[in-house]
Amino acid sequence: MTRLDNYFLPTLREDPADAEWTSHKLMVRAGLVRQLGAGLWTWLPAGHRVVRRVEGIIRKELDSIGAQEMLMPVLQPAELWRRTGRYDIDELFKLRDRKDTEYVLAMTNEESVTHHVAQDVRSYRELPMILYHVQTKERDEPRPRAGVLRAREFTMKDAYSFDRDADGLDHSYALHVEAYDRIFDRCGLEWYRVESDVGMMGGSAAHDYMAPCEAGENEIALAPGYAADIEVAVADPQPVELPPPLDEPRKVPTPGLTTVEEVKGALGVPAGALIKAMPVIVNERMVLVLVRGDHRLNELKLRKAFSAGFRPARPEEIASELGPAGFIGPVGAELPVLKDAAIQGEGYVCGANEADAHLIGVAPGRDFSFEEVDIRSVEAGDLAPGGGKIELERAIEVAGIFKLGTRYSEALGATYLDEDGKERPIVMGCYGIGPARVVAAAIEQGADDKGIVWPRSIAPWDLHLVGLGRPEDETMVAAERLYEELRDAGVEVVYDDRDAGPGEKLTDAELLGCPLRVVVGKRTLAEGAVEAQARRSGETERLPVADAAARAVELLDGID
RNA sequence: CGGGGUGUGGCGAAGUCUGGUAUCGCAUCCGGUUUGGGGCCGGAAGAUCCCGGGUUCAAAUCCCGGCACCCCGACCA
Repeated sequence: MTRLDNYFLPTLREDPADAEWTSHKLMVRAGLVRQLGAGLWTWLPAGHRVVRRVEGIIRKELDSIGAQEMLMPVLQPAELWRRTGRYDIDELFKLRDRKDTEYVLAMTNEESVTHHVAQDVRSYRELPMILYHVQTKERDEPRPRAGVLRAREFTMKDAYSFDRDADGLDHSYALHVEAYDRIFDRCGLEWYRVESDVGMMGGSAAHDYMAPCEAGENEIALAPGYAADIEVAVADPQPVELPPPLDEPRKVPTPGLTTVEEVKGALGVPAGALIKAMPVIVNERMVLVLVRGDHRLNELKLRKAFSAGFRPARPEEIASELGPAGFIGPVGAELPVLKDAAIQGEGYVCGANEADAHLIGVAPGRDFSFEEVDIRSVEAGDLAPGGGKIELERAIEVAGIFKLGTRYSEALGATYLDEDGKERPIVMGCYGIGPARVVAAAIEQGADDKGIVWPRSIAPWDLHLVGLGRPEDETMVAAERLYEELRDAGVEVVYDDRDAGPGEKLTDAELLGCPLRVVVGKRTLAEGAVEAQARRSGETERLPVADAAARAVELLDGID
């Protein structure tokens, strides 16, 4: 229950100068957050209410699958992280105490939770178990961005499952899928559960929950019955009309034409008839990587194909091994060649490994040998597994779930004794949600030109009561009475009792975005009514003063 | 880490190129007026012009060094 007269809700008339994205601008303007430093954000009272509501939904759903809430420290002994091999991660904050003992600030909590389980869980009788906490995370991000979307300090709900075997893990994982589906439905988000990279977690499966919106950092590939992060998405490429094949490659002059666009225009062929050849350095050796001219190299897939990191070759390295950059091709190259699987058939155009020339009529296999792998990113219009057409969308990653396996339990000695008295490693899963990202995503997805439009489930208040007039006016007296009645009816209400003009109060109510606004003004009060307006639909209705509270409750029941 | 940009009362900006009294709008405080869309009149307070050094009679402005923040990329458990 809140009166705005003395509430710390500093709203701004103008966008902050350093904000680019809707959610960032609106969260600052509506007085939900303030910045303390790069990637460091303070939640002001109204914003904190929203976060707590999101966390409340998360807690309820996790508790319903039998997860147990606990709380682990942010400050942790470095030793624990050395044992799992994660001490050297760049994003990990490292520090020392006055006795010069090394510590880290937790970026997640696999180490600490597994340590406790290793200490205190002995028997198969104690499994399975799901533990979680809602705790601050610290990450030395190279580039925080977009308000709270990528911060260096943020709150995360992280859960960990402990099972006897892979089947048990599958079950725990499925429980989390169900709980997460419900959580994001209840939070009012548009969302997708997509296949994602298992990453350095080294597990066997992973999904991300993605909330589509322009501000998102991820790209997802969607088709009927298919959803995947573009980093791991697979699809059949769109066919390309290749020029007629030749008996052998023929050299053609292409003076100064180094890009796909330029070459395709000069030769009158589709971009897909070109072969892009990218020399990269893997384990000190140069490898020539080929993708179709209309495709993009997928760096994650390539890294997996190599089972190693790689870097683009420098122009001087390319020149000494092959020829001038911009005219590189696989024909005659004495290098290992890795060809993307989308390059099929013959009649391709590629660089001739000499300045100002390309080859036409190139046939892979006949003109060069290669190894074939899927190393491209899918494109809009490709055919997904199942036959649907791929669409690409940007999205905010609001949550991720991973099957971890035994990596952490083995490193930290988390084992149990089975029925036969045999010691086995506990099989783990981990499950994270970023409540701040849920808040930002809800704003990105719901906002209009007047401000925030909250899903009812996470709005800071259900109802924004505005009293128009001077403190002693009859409108304010009536508003005050209605405020009491609404409180008695159990409505979460914020009451604007400030001595301010009508424009300011009404605009602030729209900016803050509570589901229902009720205005008590002279105009309608003269007719014994107050005005209720739904924030999202804009629908307005006059409610008789006598039972305005009850009617407002009914209206709220009709709003998601 | 590479590239680009910005630092001037609480917020948003002008002034910087071409050195010469710190400027505007909003917000704040006081008095009055006004109350269904950030209204009006009068008065007031509030600035080490990001920091340090240099040039100069004189620096927000020019030079050198640093820091912070934003954006793009790299990176991202």
